[in-house]
Amino acid sequence: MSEPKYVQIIEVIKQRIKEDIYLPGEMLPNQNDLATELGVSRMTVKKSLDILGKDGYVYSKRGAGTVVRKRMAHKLNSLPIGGYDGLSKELGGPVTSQVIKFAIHFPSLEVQQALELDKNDPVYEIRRLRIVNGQPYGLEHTFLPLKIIPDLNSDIFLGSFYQFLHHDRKLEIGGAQRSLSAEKADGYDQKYLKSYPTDPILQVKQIVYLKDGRPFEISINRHPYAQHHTYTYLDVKHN
Amino acid sequence: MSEPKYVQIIEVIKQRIKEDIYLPGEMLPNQNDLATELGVSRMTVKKSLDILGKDGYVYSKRGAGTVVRKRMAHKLNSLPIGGYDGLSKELGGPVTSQVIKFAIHFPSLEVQQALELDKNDPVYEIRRLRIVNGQPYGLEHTFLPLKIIPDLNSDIFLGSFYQFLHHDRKLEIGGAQRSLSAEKADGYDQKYLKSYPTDPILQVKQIVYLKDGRPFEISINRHPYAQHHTYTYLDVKHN
DNA sequence: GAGTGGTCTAGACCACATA
DNA sequence: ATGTGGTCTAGACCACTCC
Repeated sequence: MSEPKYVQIIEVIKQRIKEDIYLPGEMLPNQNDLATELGVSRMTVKKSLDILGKDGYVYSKRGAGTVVRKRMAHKLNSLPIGGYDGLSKELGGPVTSQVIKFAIHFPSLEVQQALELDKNDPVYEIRRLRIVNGQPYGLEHTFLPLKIIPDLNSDIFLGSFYQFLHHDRKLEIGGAQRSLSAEKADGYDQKYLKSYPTDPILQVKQIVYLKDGRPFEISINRHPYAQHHTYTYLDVKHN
Repeated sequence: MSEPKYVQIIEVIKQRIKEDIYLPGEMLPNQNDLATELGVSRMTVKKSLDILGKDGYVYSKRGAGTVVRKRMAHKLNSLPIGGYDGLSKELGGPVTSQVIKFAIHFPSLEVQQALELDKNDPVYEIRRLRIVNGQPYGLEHTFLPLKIIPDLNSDIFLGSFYQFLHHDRKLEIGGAQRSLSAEKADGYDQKYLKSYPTDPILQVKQIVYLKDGRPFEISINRHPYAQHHTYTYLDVKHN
């Protein structure tokens, strides 16, 4: 089957916003009219508008209507795709990778707990440097359980790992828990990110979950101060 | 009227998880049974479970059931309440504040754009130091438009500003856009956060929106390296 | 008062997981 | 084959905004 109706409607409305059919700060048609026009029930339209709201495209006011957001949710990497594939588009150039380490071993205690593994469940360990426009963009340190994705080889990590996941392994990402902090540059950072010892490093530690709830990756990603990276996300109240 | 049913159900289920009636890793009753037991329709139960999913309490698998998450979403300040009121509970001690600056003036260009203001719309500017357990916790730099919240005085900022908003002014927060980065310690940081010049600072810049979509605050919050603060949030795919 | 979005229902059908 | 959650409907009633 094709995609559910509410997803199709999300795409239609996004498109109309992009084409300035619905203008920022202006009202959308009301839910009943949209439902009639799109040939679905009002509840389905509402579901679409709710998701568009959570993604920062519109907001709805009871008694008034639904409005296109003025200051759009650009520069967002709130996508639960793990890496920074969302950001890469805005950086102009493509992301290339240099695999520094590709190993297999038993997990440390932290990795065991994060990935809900037994101490005898082996994991892959990958370190790779991400490069954009010839500049070091981030240093990734990733652990993956063989239980979930066996038969990896280092070549996979030269391209987009998340694309490989989706198309080759049919694994779908459900979300992630991210912890951000400011750190001092260590030896790795100085070597690969070309950071000075006094440069602050933005660290993003994430545990990524599949749609079925299994934790499937823990990674620690460090970003250099040089290009003054910011990590932006939307936090919209659920209702 | 009281709260909507789906909110009440969320509270019931949260309570049952807390009381180990529903155990981590175990299945909840199916949606039909829950609906019957709670005296609502299945759609309403589903709405509650969806929100619990987005908040990290449970996850649902089509064809299988709904499971309580094993590694709970603790240590989360993903709440769109603006400040770090969510975190304060876990730090043991209460949060106190020292108001460093309370002023009123016309907005800079950045503030104008963030808050969708005209250059003649005045704003409050507040700088305050947040202290937890006698240690500097964060340095806040906040701008608020008089258009939305007039008649402020500096005493309000000694307590919980967001509580004041909700109870005294009936303003409801709808969400926020946050940008995190790692910065070098400047003069303010060294003076108030007792940071060394080489300490990295975790900076959180946020634009907070009301439920009706109006931007209502921009603030830049800086956190010292000393207690190694991490900023954690959940990023769950919308569906 | 008229129009809007928010909640809720009772039921239907479908996609998927598990056995 | 059975049971589960996901989608969708047509309609109802309510809360709210704005004129």
